[in-house]
Amino acid sequence: MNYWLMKSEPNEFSIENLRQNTRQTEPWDGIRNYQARNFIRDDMKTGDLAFFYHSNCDEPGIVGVMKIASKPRADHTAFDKNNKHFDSKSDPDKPRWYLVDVKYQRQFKRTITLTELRDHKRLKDFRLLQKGNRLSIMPVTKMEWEYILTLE
DNA sequence: GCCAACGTTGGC
DNA sequence: GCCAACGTTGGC
Repeated sequence: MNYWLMKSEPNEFSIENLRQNTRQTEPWDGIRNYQARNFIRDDMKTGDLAFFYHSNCDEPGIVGVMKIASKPRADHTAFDKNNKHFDSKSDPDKPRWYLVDVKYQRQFKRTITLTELRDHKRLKDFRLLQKGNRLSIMPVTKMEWEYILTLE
């Protein structure tokens, strides 16, 4: 079982949106970065857990936990001309982009902010905190996962 | 809104 | 294969 961190801009899709969704499940579409794609396609397994991270907002940070709720499959939004994530180079017979379903688990009582995470020596190797990091999906080690949970 | 730090594209 | 130009991410 693997642990992940997945970023989303809350004004696009927030943890509240996921929680209020009728099935509390949503396809995590629109990933258009090869490194992130490879994590989804090659390493994500049903039952893996992921931190929900709010980016590009007033208070960037980790806001809760979700579960990977499907196997990786083709990101259909790449095939839809009217979708903002349309990519003419993704062929339904040989998809370039992938997604998984995510299911809401719980929302933290508070946001564990990016600023705060930077203060912890134990997290100095955490990928999220590395300079220039822009990955929207990244692995989290078991140690990091368990340590971050104690911060809530 | 600014801009550093990337990733991608395309000419050569 | 190199690399300049361009686009995007995302914190501040």
